[in-house]
Amino acid sequence: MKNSPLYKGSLTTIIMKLLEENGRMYGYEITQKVKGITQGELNITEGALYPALHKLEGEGLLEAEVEKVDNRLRKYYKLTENGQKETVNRLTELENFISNMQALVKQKTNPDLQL
Amino acid sequence: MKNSPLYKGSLTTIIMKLLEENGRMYGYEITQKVKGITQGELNITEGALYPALHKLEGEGLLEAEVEKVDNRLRKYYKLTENGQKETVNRLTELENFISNMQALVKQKTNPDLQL
DNA sequence: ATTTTATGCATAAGAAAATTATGTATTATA
DNA sequence: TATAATACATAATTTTCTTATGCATAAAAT
Repeated sequence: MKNSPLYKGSLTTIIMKLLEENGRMYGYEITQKVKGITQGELNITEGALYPALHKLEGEGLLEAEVEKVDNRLRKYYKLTENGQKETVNRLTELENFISNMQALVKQKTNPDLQL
Repeated sequence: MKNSPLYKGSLTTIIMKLLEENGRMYGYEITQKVKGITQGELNITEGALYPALHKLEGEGLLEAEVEKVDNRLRKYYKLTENGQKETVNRLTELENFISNMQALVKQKTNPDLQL
């Protein structure tokens, strides 16, 4: 799964889902959470994460506030009201996508096929 | 699901899986098959499909032969030996990806959360 | 009779969303 | 004292789409 091109497109939905669950999180925390949930298999790179967060903020789906913890800056994000509504839509779409992918993949191979 | 950006990256795996199942298929047939399996929800565009097929052929994972059926050209593709091996890998990776996505999405929302 | 839809392939321009490589800074660990 | 972990950010490049266009034949609809 490392370096997998497969999750392209689903990153923003993952971010929003995690924020829905946890209320507010900062970027680094999100990467660690994803790593934890997927047992280290899915690693969000910073080059993907931060632009995604900025874009969601720009779209008014997230809002941010900076805090200093242990002399280190953290930028906490949470869903806006609009972001909460949109999270529902995106999760539905993602679940739909997953079930479509499963439908495409689940079919058993044909061992009698002459290739 | 129409115009969903979510399946980015998984198209080649879908193609290879369908070829593994069906032995050989031509491009248009693949688009129809995907549409059928997903009840019209996932529509592979030609601009995505043909470059993907050409790339897989260039990588030696597919081989093609042209046939004329009903006075129309069809370009049939099938997996090479290498392609068959690689299909196993990619399907494993895709299934792994799907279960990771489910792990990320399945978590119940927290209704007691103060946002 | 003619236009639209379906079948069938292909490519080019542009957009979206990643990867990879940097850069800065602090703290903890080896 | 160097490396790893924590924490943010951006730029260059690549990958992979969408959208638009082009060509051609056959079937269906107007």
